[in-house]
Amino acid sequence: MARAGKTTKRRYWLFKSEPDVYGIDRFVAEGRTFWDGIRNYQARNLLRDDVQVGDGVLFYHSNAKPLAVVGVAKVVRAGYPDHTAWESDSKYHDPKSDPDDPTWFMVDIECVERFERPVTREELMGESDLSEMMLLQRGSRLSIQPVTAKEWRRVLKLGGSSASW
DNA sequence: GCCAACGTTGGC
DNA sequence: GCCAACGTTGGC
Repeated sequence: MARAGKTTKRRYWLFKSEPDVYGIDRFVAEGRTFWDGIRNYQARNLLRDDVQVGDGVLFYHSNAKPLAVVGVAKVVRAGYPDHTAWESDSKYHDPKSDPDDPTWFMVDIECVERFERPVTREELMGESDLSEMMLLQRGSRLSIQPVTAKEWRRVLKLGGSSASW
């Protein structure tokens, strides 16, 4: 169907979170959250420019036992300024971020499901189909990562996902 | 707790 | 603009 404006294909992402800071339990309980505290320019660029409403998100526990993708979320609000940069009591406080030209951005995501069974990093590494996955590359530290459609489907399948996408 | 791999900062 | 020092991330 022809429409004014561009239609963007849905993309997929992986967001890392340390469960001690913000884990899947809290996400499930709250249902929705804003993804604040990203203080890396590469990740910022993705949040500001590329992550769109309707995109799918793999929720990954980093610095955890076990390391695993633990659930699925969807983006419900695209990039907007991360206001925690201007909160002096926030651990993400960054007074250098100019309110008229914000340095840091965040998005809102909504919980879709927690996997029946976490898909562990070990399990991911055993999947030859996923050997190219950014998460599994040596030295990969980016906390907001693109995921291909093929990787997305594979991980959801491993997690026993019932989500319809 | 270790340390590899980055990213940032700041002197020059 | 270079680069050494330092800080952080995050798997192991």
